[in-house]
Amino acid sequence: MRGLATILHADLDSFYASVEQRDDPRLRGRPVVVGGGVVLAASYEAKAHGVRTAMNGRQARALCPQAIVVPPRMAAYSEASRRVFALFRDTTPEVEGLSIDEAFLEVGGLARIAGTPREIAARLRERVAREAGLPISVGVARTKFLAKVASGASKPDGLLVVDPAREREFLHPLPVRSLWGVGAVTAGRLHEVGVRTVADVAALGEAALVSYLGPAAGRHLHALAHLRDSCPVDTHRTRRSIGSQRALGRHPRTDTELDGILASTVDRLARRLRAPRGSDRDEPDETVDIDGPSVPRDAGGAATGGRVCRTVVLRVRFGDYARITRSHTLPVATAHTPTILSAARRLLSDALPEIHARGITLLGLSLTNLDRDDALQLELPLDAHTGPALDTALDAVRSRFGSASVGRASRLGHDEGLQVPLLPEHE
DNA sequence: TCTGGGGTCCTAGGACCC
DNA sequence: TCTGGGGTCCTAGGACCC
Repeated sequence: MRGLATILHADLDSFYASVEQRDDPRLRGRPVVVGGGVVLAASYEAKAHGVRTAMNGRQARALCPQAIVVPPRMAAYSEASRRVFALFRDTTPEVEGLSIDEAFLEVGGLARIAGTPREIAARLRERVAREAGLPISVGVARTKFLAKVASGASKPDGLLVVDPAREREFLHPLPVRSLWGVGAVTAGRLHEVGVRTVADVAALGEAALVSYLGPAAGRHLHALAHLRDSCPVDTHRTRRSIGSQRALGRHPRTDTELDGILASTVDRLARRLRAPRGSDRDEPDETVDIDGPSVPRDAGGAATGGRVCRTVVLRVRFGDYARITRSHTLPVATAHTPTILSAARRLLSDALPEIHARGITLLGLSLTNLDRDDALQLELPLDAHTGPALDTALDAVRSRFGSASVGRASRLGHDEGLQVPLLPEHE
């Protein structure tokens, strides 16, 4: 006895393309490609012609000239994702989001109220179709990895339950690429030693795998091939980094242009950093609401628990498409735009000689070493930074948080207003 | 295959400390 | 003066995923 199949992997099919077909009836039943330069998503009608995600747009049009190409609408996809995730959480509180369009759900313990995992999965698929208007595939298995492989095998618009007694016959014939963590490079390395299927990996022995692939990857693959994957569904995963990048094409850029791109990137990222968690993917919203009669409407009175970062990473791709990263770790974590910008500027100016010599085709920035901000942030419109509006809002904060002292206000981004840290009570 | 954008995790070397 | 081992942090790069 090795346990029951109680983990669902739910994965929306061709997510962006399905949202487009849902919202525009003329696209239904027809090949749809989202994204112009590069394929971000392709409907199943387009996939039938060989179009794949991440494929270059020109190649996609050659394969499927009748495809309808639509620009991405990220806001619509985020909204669709929120609706689907609400259905996930209505199914079970134990939801682990993996990306905008997929999640694991633990449904063990729901048997008496909700039925078998197969029944729960079937009902979830119906609800997502009816209430969100989107096709979704669900795999059910004893482990997360097998559930994910199962949902992939069931696509499109499918449901597949892996019987715990038949896991080996399900998994072992599959190619090594189906193992989590095996991409082009690792598959190539395995092919060199004659390993092509999961069964071949299982026959290999952990020591051999470790010698080919290193300790972490070797042990990981050995465990997966032997059906061991004990990671439980993790409801509390938090984001480790946020980033933004821009492809720049091939023509030369002036230093001033690069600095402008860097500054707008920092501004966007710092805003996301300060935004309440929950406005961003599936993390719980921890906004502390201090709205009340004592806070005037135009003071925008809500204190939000944002995040801070400590490490700033600059990403550059040169004219020959080789990539580098340069990073700097700050002495204290911050979400302060000017602090992050000056660190980013130092990194960029150190990289400029090489950029001048080799050209640049991409500029990006990541903020990592994230932590939650200890101090609550009170955000006010800029015109309320002095005078009665601010005093009223600060009074509301003091009465709400007792003796917590209110720190000095500082400006946020261009038009966002003020950030007022609430310092922990002195002991 | 002439090239998007957003992420995660692992490895390895050097600095520094005990 | 030379030497050992262990641990943490920072930086850079790479593989992989959707």
